[in-house]
Amino acid sequence: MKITLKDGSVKEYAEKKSVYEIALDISEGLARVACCGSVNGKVVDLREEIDYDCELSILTANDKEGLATLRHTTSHVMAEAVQRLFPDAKVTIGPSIENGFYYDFDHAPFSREDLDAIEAEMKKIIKAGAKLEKFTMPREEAIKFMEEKGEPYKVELIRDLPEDAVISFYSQGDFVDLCAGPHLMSTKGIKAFKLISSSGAYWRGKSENAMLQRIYGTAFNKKEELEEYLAYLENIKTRDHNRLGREMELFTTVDVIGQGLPLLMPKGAKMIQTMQRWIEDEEEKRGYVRTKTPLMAKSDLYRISGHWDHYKEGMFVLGDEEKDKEVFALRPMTCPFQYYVYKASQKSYRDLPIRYGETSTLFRNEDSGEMHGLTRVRQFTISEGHLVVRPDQMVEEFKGCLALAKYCLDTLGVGDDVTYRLSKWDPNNKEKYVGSEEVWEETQQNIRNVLNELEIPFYEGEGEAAFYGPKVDIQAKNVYGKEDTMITIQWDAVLAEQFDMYYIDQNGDKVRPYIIHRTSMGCYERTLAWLIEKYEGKFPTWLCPEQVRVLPISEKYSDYAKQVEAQLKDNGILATMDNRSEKIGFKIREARLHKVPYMLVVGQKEEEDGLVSVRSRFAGDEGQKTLDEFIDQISKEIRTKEIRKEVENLSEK
RNA sequence: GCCGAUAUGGCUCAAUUGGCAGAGCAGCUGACUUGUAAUCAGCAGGUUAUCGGUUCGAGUCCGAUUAUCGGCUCCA
Repeated sequence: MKITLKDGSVKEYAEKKSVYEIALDISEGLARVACCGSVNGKVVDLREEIDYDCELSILTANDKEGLATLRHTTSHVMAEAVQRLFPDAKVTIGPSIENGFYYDFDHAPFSREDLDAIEAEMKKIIKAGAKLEKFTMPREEAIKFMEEKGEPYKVELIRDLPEDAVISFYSQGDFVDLCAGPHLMSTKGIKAFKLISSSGAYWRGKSENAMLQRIYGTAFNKKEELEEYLAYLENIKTRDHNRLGREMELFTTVDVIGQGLPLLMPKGAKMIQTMQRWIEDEEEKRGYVRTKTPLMAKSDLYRISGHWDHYKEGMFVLGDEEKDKEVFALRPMTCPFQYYVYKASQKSYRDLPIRYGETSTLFRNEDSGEMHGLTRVRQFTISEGHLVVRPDQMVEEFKGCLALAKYCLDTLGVGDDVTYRLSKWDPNNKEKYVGSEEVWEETQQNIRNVLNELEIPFYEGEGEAAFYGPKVDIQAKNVYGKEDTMITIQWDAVLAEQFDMYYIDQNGDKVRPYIIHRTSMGCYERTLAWLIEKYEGKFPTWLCPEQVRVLPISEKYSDYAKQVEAQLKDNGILATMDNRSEKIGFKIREARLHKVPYMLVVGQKEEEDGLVSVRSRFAGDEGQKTLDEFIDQISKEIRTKEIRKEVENLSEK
């Protein structure tokens, strides 16, 4: 057989060989660092035997798949260490994940001290360097084997495999684990690892199942890479919006107010106002009309929309259904309110499309453990909108919504940081959704076509749809790699029917319109959180709650400084003045720590000549200018929402 | 909702075994009148998250509640 290697060279063998043997044959050094192989593009275990012509790559920890293998083996070593130290711990599953691996155990919670002890035990196992060996047995035998070992979770996993499956195991010394592989040849291959944390996790991810204990860890090819990653984990904490946003006095929380109810402080509120004014104006330019509808409604409304049946748990219900004649609920969305604005008068086909926009405050009764900073809250405000359109306008309008979303993201400077998801229904879970299979499949295909036509790369997420229709969700990751929806554009083919909405066509017939639910920039609180992390608090000037700080050299010049401040404010620039009797160096330091983009130092020279001395975070701004020159420059920057490149490191010297 | 950790002045953190609640920064007052990252002095600030218990005595031990954090689940 002929084995074609990555570099194009060909090796011929008379009898079958394992991937590892071939690696040895090519180079002993390569075999030492091999983690797994890739045969005709498919990842295989090193022990896999090859007896046919194929293309082969030997993968090391420098390859994505090789690193995953290394981490998976590390998770096995961890499982062995845990069972050595805690013999009553039951093993379950332990895969590699994006930045490491985890393993779930049925055991009492582990403390940090436990993790340290487990780490020490793992080092012993790695030092002993047991070989990992693979063996297989038929399903029934495997079940008996795991029953005898007292591992009920493994038995359950095997029972889920087909009757005729051959079950594979890996052993390292005395430790045996059910596993499909691949794995390293020896535990000695693990050079650098660290256990990160432990927490609870449900068996098989279902909240009705038992709570297991998950230990997260990570492993790298080299010690330096591990240290770099651990340093990175420390570093990103400093841009975590939940910490930085509080430190910068953008928001705070108060225990007697309640979970998921952050208070936006003056600076945070100013930033949100800036975004809101911008979005509202932009939407009007794009043909939106504004509504302002109630924050609550009788349950009758939600019965029609379907929320009472599909989303009642998520709403704040005011009143007692048993006792009260009428029960109200705070709105979790604005859709039906705007539908009644539409229905208030009869519409012609000529009136469509109608684009309604509302800056709407919504209330969602999230479970108590879900709240997080500004990204997951119980009350929030979104740039919500609903488009009522004729079927023939649907594709164009959907594209318009995508264009608006893209404009918003690009203006905020985050257009390259998002991924697009086509959120589909789950055909195996039909009771969660309204509407027929045909309608779902058709609308999903329509959205797919639009995305393809616009050449927007996207992935598909099953079971991520709204109960009334599929959608495009624009996703962003926070500093910890957790994903959130920033913008959503939904294709609703159901609710027009529920609310009996129609327009009159050319022939005088009543026709159902289509509806698009969409956000343009999304949720203001969540977007603010995202911007804090993206810019590490050093926002583009147009978004800054304080754009210019005037710094008089001494109180002698405070009159002139006041004039400068007043003139800036007259021109719509967010300016303040630091009139304390401190040295200029001290004032500059404070302004820098507050991440103010521009500082205007004024003293005798400036007052005599009517100038300001500019200092900023950006390049090429230093030096004296007339105040008018400075106002022109910053006004332009704010008007065009320019994102200037930072030049100075703001971290404390 | 579930598992775990945490809660001391506005912020960051001390307080030995259960034995007088303390520091730095921020704030305020005064002096200094300053030229590009920290002037000096003084003052004030606390029912140790809340409620209850054990004890001669609780920031410290126990219980409940609330909030925050790390996960799980959920997320129209």
